[in-house]
Amino acid sequence: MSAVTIRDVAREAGVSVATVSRALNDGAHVTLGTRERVRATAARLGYVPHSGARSLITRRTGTVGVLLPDLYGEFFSELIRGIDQTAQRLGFHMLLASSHSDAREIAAAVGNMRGRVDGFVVMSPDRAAMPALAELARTYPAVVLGAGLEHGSFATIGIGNYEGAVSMTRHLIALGHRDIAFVRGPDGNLEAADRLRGLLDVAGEHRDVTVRDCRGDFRQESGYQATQELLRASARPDVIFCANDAMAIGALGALHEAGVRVPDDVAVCGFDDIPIAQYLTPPLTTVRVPIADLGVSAVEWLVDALTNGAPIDARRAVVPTSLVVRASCGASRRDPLRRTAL
Amino acid sequence: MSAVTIRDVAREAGVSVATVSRALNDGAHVTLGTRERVRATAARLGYVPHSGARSLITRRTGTVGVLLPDLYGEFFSELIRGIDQTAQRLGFHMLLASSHSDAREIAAAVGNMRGRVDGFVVMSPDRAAMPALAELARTYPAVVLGAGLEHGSFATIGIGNYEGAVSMTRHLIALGHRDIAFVRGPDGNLEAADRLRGLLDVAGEHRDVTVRDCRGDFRQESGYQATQELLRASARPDVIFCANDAMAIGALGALHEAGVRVPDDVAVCGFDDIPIAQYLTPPLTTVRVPIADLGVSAVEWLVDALTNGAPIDARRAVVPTSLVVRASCGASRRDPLRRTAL
DNA sequence: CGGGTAATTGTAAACGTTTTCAGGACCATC
DNA sequence: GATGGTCCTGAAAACGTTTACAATTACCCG
Repeated sequence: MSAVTIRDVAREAGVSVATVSRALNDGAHVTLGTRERVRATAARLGYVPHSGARSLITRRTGTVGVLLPDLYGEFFSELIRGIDQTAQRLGFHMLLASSHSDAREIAAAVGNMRGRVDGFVVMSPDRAAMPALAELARTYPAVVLGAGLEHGSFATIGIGNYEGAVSMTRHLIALGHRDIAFVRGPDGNLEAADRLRGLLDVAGEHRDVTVRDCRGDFRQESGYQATQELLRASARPDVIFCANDAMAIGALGALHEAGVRVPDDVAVCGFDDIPIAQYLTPPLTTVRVPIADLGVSAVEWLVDALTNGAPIDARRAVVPTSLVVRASCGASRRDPLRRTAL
Repeated sequence: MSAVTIRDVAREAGVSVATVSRALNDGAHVTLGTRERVRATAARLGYVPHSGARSLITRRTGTVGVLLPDLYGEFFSELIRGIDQTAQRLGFHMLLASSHSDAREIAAAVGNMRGRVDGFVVMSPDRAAMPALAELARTYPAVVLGAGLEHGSFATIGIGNYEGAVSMTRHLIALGHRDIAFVRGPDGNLEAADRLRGLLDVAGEHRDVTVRDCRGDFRQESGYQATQELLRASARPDVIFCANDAMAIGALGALHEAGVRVPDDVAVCGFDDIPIAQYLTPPLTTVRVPIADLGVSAVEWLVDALTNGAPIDARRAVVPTSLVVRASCGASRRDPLRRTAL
């Protein structure tokens, strides 16, 4: 492969390896002439430094490790897009691995990547993974995405799940919906738990509002099945509030299949505002989460800590969410602005 | 960080570094007793080999490089899922980078990854990138996904684009559609070109079938806009055939917004069969592409070449596509099976 | 009981960089 | 013209592994 080493360049350019290294890296303490000459020969020979050898001595890899729970759906492609884009912009590589839900898997993945990365971006919303994350953050700069903020000891960028669910619920109630079916996320998922909590808190303020709680796992299929079960029940809910958009898509599919009109017969809403949400039939009312931005900030923080030695442990942020009203809850028809709940 | 080196383990276990290395790697030429002792101390100290140092001498990195054109939508999350899963299963890491459309960017990305990966999986359906891919394959084991097969000199796994488009078109014509609007993919995209070719070849067999050609770039937004333009035209097409599902979603959105019924007024179909296609309203008739399998096979080939030295240059495969008939073209209503075209 | 063989272990070189340290050239200043 | 300083360059050590080779040990068989 890349058989051409720094030695070859040095010989060819008539200088020492030290000079080549300097000319190629910072360029300091090297005459402009020799620098150009070295760079020219390096380019001509197609020289590329061996990153292993370099990281051996510099103790840096120029790579960020990314650990994700799984890779289904548009949410994660958005997230990865933000991460990848920022990593490239800042001159870092991205080592990606997924399917790490529990603590054991996280630890194993971190072990595998040890020495190959300078730091980590981890999304692991499962409660059980928290100890492993704390352990990880003890030995590596790490940014954790979407973890409950209270589980401190590592840098986190959270999502305004609670607030988003609160405004969505207020919106639903203002529209006149009283019987709310909530399709949950996976057990132990902190994001989903916060969303449910927001819903319950607002619902609790209203005597006539009832909440049904349905199983779900964030995948389309589970939204589809939960909806089918709801349709088999004696009374139809007013609205099906899915803990994420993917399940809302499944719900819409099941309703369409059953000939139930949305939003006339049943309203549907989601959470995340993935890109396709606006193109659905009907366009999905949901809570906007700036997914790609999440990845962007995470990498920016990490690289900042890596290159400037900025302390990272205590950093904390919450990206705000916002209600996006489209047609799937009947909003356009009833004009919620005039009827805002107390 | 990982300050514990092989030397520490050696000292602690009372053996030489060579013995530690042997005990930890193959385990050959080491007494069972010492092997266990070494492994125990290594585990106790939390020793993890420095991958850079190792790859320096073994000339292997245990990592596959993945280059993708961009990361939008569900297609790529499916693809990455297949790649990631297989890489992990075979004990390889995955270095991912995207947004590499033209030849220059491909070359730059390959340069960046040089020395960090053992081989490449590349998806780069742009015609202009072919020379760069050929150059890449000269120096690295590489599997190219979805390239036109005729651009040989590297291993390729293609998609049965032409055949898929042919059966879709036959299906559409059998359903009675005559005025077909095709929403193209990006200029120079070989996949999209093959799909269009399949459509045109079949349409050419029928005197009364006309094809309109609309701009598109594989993104939802472009399907949405192309459809809006079509609706402004004097005559409505019978069917809007989108070169991928993402654009079909955009088309469905535009039609819903305009109050045009699908499939009653206009039929819509796509290509890829991304997971959400079946949940759309109406469920999307499309051509199934085993996206994740594509990634699985690519990594399997690559790792096979890497570990067994299996020659890879000439390997060639085409994953078959298949028509998936759902409701968006009115199939269920008119029963295509009775009216199959000549 | 001695010699040979096989198996286990240790020593040291090598991989390709970066970087410290020292040497040398050149210039300016006195 | 000597001296001091600055700037450029080179020699060599170091990073943490793997592995060829040498050395030691244990064992078996004659």
